[in-house]
Amino acid sequence: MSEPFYITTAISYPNGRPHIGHAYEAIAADAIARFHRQSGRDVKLVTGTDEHGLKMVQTARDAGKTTIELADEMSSYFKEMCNLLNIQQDGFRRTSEPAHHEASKALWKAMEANGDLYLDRYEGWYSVRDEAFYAEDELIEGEGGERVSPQGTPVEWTAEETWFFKLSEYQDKLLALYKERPEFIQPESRRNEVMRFVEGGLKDLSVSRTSFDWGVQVPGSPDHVMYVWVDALTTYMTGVGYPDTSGEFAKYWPADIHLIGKDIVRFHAVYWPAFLMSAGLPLPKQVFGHGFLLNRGEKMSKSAGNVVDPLELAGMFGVDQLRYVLLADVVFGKDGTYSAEALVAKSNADLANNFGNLAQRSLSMIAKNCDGIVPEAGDPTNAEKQLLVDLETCFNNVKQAVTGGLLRLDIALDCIRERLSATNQYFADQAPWALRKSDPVRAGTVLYYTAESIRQLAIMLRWIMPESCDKMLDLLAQDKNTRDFSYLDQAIRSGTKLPTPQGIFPRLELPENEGEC
RNA sequence: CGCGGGAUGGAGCAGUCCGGUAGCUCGUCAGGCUCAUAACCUGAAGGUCGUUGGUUCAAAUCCAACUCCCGCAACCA
Repeated sequence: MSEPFYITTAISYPNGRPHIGHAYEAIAADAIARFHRQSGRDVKLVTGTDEHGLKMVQTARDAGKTTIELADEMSSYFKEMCNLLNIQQDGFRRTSEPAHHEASKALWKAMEANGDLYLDRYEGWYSVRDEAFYAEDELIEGEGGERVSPQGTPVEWTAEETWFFKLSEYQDKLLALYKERPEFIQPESRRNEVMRFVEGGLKDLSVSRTSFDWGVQVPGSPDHVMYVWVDALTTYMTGVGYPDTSGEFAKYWPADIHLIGKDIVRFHAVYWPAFLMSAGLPLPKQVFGHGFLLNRGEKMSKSAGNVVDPLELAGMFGVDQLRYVLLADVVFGKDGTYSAEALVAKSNADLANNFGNLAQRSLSMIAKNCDGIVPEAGDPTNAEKQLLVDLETCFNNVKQAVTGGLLRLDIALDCIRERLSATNQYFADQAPWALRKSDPVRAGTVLYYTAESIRQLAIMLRWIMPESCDKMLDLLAQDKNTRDFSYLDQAIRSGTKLPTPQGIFPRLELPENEGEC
């Protein structure tokens, strides 16, 4: 049985349609998952929607819908996004499902059994709209001189009965965890932030609410629902069958990677491991907080009106193009910028000109001059030997970049792009169109090695651009089940009959009315 | 003294942890090729690596101070 690999995306809060940030995370997670599948591992990718909490209730009310109607609708958009972006998920979990409620209750009971939950009163300035308590010194003076929250929303002194989790008791254990397992939180900058936060002291965490009932009911306290993060995080285990700890859970848990945005690192790197320690469950191997995508350097927001619909971009420029550019053009882990212009420029340069054109120019020579049959590989010169050695080195670098703990997908893609360039260079240096007349055998050799390089590069890029690379491999008449990394060294066969070559990466153009925003 | 990120040729970015000839993509200019998706190949121009000071034989990289920009409040990965 092959080695399991379990990766999750964050569970999206669906009180709006998915935006480019959701798409970015899903694409990255999917690419990583596909990389491991191509490496022969038994991969599971879980994503989903986190549907509880007061905001969902309010949004639904404002829209004149029931909460579950809104959740159904919004959740479907996220699911649709996954389908359209070719996210090969093995579980789309919704926190409103009964199975998830069971999982959350099981985790709760385990924490309770460990003595980490207690009922107390919580008093403070509470903003209903923010769903949060504020300290005295956080409040500011409103227009009429009254106290308001830092966001300007009204607050009132509230005393609420609430369950607490003894987070304060986990400070030392968490710090020990970060120290012993530096890879637990990555990248480095996020790790430093979390460590500093925890070193500053941890207060017990309020983990239930009585002000609304849209959530998972607290076992034994019917008028309490769980704090959304308690149940949201549990989704990662719901996805592999918890509370049943045999079967899938035994196989896939603990998760290899929780891929999340940098804004929710605290919940994943502090609360989540504390909950799991309390429940006596194994901790995930890594929490990776990626950066944000900025729209032309500006943070995007619904209020600023610069939110981009990922599906619109994908529709305009192509799913694989979008996947490639987002992962190639942003240093993984850091914030990055994107724009339609950058997408078009990068896609044209790397995909249409470099990769697509390489295939087109070489395969069309095979079609025209060799009756579409892969020619004999004559004796390789140093140029061909170097080509193969460099491809091997390239794949090793790709593997290192993706699996080395830092998830530097951008570096991986840079290595591959360099090889594409080098292959174009090789092709131009050898000039098979000239050899065709002077030394046809040698011309065949050049075409053979070019085709072989394209084959390997298509395999190396398939986890990023599954559809396009499969088309490319179809053009090389490669069997569907010979497209994993283990086939990199199974060279293409001379004598293979190839179909008529077709362009795979068209040159993109910016729509004309795209100028102003 | 709230926390954090950033400042590198025209644009966008690597490189900074582990000091040692400043790198990539795009753009520009000049050539080449004609197999190819007006693509591909070669060469060139263009940078006091935010400022000042320090450590060092040597600093984009380490240390100190400073300036400017952006997040940390909201919908939100």
